[in-house]
Amino acid sequence: MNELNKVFESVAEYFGLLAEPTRLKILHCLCSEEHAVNEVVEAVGLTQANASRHLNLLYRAGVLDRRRDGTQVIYRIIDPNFADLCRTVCVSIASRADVPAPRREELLRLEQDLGAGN
Amino acid sequence: MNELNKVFESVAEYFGLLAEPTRLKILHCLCSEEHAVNEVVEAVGLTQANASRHLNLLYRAGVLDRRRDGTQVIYRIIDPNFADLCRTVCVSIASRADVPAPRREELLRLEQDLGAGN
DNA sequence: CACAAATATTAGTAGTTGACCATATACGTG
DNA sequence: CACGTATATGGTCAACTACTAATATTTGTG
Repeated sequence: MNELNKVFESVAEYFGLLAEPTRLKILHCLCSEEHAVNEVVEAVGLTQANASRHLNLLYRAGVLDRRRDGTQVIYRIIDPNFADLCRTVCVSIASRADVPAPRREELLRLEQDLGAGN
Repeated sequence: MNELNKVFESVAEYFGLLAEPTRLKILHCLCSEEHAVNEVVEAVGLTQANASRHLNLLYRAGVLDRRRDGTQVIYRIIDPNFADLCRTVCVSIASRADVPAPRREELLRLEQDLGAGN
C-alpha cells in the first residue's frame, strides 16, 4: 500500500524530468550524438551553471551517461525510452485539431529529430 | 525559432500532467472504467476540492472527457496515449538494477492495470 | 421555492524548483 | 606549482503549484 505510493512517486518523478522545456532542449541537442557541456550551452543557449545542473540531474536519474575527456565532460543519452516518450507526445499533440499549422510542423520535425538517435 | 520554443513548452506541459502522483492515481482509478468525482475521491483518498481540481485540469488538457448524470459528473479517459506512456515508464523503472523487488512488483502490477483499458 | 447532494471555484499558505551570480573544484599546460 | 579552461556547487530569489478550508454553483426532490 505504502509501496504503491512510492511507485506513483517514482513514475511522477520520471515524468518530471521531461516536464521542463530546458531539459527537452538538452535532450534534443543530445539525441543525435554526444556533446560536451560547453557545446550544449552554446547549442541550447543556456548559462554554464544552468546546463551543468540539468545535465547532472539527468545523469543522476540514469537518463544520461558521462565521461571526462580532458577538461571537458561529455554527456550522452543511455535511456532508450526517453526520446521515444517525447516522440509519442509530439505526435499526440500534433494530431489535435486546435493546434495551428506551423506548430504542428515543428512538432513533427522535432519528432523526426528525436528519432535520429536509433 | 520562437515556434520551436512553444513546441518544447507544450510537450513539457503535457509531461507535467503526468508528473504528479495524485494525477497518476486518478488515472489509475479511471483506466479501467469511467467514474464520478465522488468515486474518485473515495478510491484515491482525496478531498473533494482537490479531486475536482485535478479532474478539471485533465479535462481542459484534453486527457479526460466528462458528462453530467444528475448531480454527478462522470469522467473518463479519452487520450489513448496517456496510459501507454505510464506503462512504458513503469516497465522502464522496473528494469533498473537498483529497484528493490517489492517496488518492481508494484510497478509491473501497475503496468498491467493501466493496460486494462484497451 | 426551500432544501439536500454533488461538483466547481476562490483565497490563502506552504513547499518545490528553475534561474542567476559568485565561487569552488578538476584538469591540462607551461 | 601557478595559470587558464571547463565543469560543478552554494546561496538566494522569484515563479509556480498542490493542498486546504470556505463558499458558490448546479441539479434533483419535496
